[in-house]
Amino acid sequence: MEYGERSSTACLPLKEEKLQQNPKTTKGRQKIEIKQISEESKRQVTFSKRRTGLFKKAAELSVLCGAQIGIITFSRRGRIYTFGNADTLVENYLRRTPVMLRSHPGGDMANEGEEVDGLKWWERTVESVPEEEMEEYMTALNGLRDNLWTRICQLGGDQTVQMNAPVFQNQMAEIEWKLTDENVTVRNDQGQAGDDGYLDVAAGTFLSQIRKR
Amino acid sequence: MEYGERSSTACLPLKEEKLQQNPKTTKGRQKIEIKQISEESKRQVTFSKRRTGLFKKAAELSVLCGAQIGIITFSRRGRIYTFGNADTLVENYLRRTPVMLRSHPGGDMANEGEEVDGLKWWERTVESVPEEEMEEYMTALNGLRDNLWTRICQLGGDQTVQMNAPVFQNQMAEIEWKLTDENVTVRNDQGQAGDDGYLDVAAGTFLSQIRKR
DNA sequence: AGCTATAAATAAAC
DNA sequence: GTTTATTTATAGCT
Repeated sequence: MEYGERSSTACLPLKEEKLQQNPKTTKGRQKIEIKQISEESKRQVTFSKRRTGLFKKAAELSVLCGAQIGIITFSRRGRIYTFGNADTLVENYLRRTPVMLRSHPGGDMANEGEEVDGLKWWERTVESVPEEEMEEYMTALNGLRDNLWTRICQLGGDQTVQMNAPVFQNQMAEIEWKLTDENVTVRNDQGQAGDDGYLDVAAGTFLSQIRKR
Repeated sequence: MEYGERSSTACLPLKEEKLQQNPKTTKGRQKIEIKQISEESKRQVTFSKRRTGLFKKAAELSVLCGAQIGIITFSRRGRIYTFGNADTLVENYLRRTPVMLRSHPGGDMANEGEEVDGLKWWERTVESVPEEEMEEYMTALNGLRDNLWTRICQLGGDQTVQMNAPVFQNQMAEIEWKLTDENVTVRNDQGQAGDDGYLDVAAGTFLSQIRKR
């Protein structure tokens, strides 16, 4: 407990009437069942508190064990809070997420892509890519995604707000934590449809949402 | 405390000699400073325990607040443990990670890419891509990354091992948790170089590691 | 991988 | 946002 060390109140009988009236001012932490909190305001409070706690635990784990950690949370409102090193997320994304957006139906493609062997470049199977060219292929992917990112920002006017710095910022820097000032971020997503369907924010549909703005 | 409700030991004088000999069998949880744990074995134990705790907290937060959460941890050994919904990671990756691998130096490119206006396709600025073509562009990115993923698996023989199921698997499913059986995974990375430089596993170099195998 | 005593997180109330 | 009482996480041992 870094802040406000539990002060001994034994010798400070201030607010005596309160203590007399109600010896226990609160019932203290109550045990709760782990199931969806139905009440909106209560749920928001819990989300805020526990997200803070989760990020703090992550920061501690990172510092204690020299591990890189990335966390993303989507609130039901579609707001995104992230913690940690983007590289971690990227690495995992590339290695562990084979399908990102839904595959194109195959029909209504525009006439953009130049074709090689009757296939557009993105349709070429990896077997056709020699191992020696993989790194270039990666670079290409990077460049394309980079351009996309810039374009997305242009179209969507992405609003990113820095949250309070991570709890152990100094120590995290010591273990070569990257993006120090961006370790904890929140993005306000105002393009949300009327319903609270946070699932619509998932990868498959975010582009169309941006384009609606 | 789900397991082993703190049993009242007052009326069960078993192990009496132990209690007489040492009323307190352990010193209980000790306060530790949040800094890198130098001792290897101790650090591993802490990583395991706290990672478990972190994932449990994440599962609780997810269930309580209906939030989607993704966590990735890289141990110093380069082992990756993930928790949660891959979509969450992907979405964030696309929106919030402008630079993935380092930009190519611009010199030693192979003669692969077809050029348009003197630029290879991945060098074209997004301004040249009409908004109407963005979705196709996205599809292209997807296809390329998908091919890369397949190729990476071919080259690296990716070994993925399921860890124990998430703590609140049932409830998480109720809030449309995806990839139910993959919510918690660990990937063994055996291609690690001699030193314990976990940072080498970061995005910028993972491809070369794979190619070494 | 278990156990215990203590530190830390947090549900309610303010 | 703060405080309090209680639950929960976990450091040190085995």
